[in-house]
Amino acid sequence: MKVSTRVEYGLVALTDIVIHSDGGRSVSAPDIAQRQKISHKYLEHILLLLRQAGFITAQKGIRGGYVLAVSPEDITLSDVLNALDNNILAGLDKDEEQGDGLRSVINSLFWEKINSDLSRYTDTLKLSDFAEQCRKSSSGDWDLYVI
Amino acid sequence: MKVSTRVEYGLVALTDIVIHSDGGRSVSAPDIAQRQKISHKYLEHILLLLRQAGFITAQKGIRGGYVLAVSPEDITLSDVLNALDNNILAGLDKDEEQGDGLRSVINSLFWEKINSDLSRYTDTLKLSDFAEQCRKSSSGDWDLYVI
DNA sequence: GTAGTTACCTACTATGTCAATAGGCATTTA
DNA sequence: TAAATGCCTATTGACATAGTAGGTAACTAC
Repeated sequence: MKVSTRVEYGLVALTDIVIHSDGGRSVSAPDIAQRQKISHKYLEHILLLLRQAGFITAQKGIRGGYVLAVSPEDITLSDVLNALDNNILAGLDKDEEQGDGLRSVINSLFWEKINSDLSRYTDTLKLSDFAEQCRKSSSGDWDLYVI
Repeated sequence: MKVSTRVEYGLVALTDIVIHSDGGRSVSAPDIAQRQKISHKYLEHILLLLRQAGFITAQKGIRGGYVLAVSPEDITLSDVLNALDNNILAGLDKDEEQGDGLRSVINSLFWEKINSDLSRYTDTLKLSDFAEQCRKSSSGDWDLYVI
């Protein structure tokens, strides 16, 4: 019941790419790592997963880096969680032969509302929301980077 | 982002105690373990935590077992989660010196609604709700045990 | 064409938690 | 007194997380 740094870093990396890829420029992993104070090598793993999930495309070479493959409005928090988190929403899987049924009843009641609430939230929140929020929170600071 | 069996078993055990302690009789760990198909030894650990949290009191000896220490209406799901889960609602702890602030902004946005929604739910749901739901779901079956 | 930069991939490790298992001690009651 | 039960500590295997390390492939500026 906690969010891994993998998810956090992935979200941060995607948002960083959105914010700093003005004009279609690709954003390099070293740059992201330095800006966000994330281990470069670890970040590479996460970017690999994000690329395999189809969120970003990569370009090798001296001016290479990452660019969004789809619009920020089309990437939901659910998408990112599914791509980076192994056991997200791991509700009850097999409710066969569980004593007198107490366990399955409790699991149902427990997950019933949490699942629907959480899903509605993560399905609604988009990468564009994160980017917008970040722009608002620190107005103008990123103009230094976006030349 | 999943619920451990510790929490699940703990919730099941508490509910089992509520349902089977009719007339103030104590419910033994072996009985719970057998009914709910939980490892007896593992269940002991969980019952220990529940006792230390003040939810139940124990009685040793040949007719010993566990009894609720407080009313089922006074034990919320949040209470149980806090007692049995190590990292429940492990939001952002230290947001000092996080690059250009992107991480803290994203963390805030991420947890903002999840925390409030989840807390409202887990604070509201009570042990009595679980017990009632279990009684409803299997009407009369437990009369076999509650003599 | 070459050098430097970057992404790509695989392997490895350290740490921590989970989910049990095991065994012995303490206590209470039939 | 014996059986049943709770109490407590230690140990273990499996697994995920959070990295670290090193080499290979591709691209581009010069």
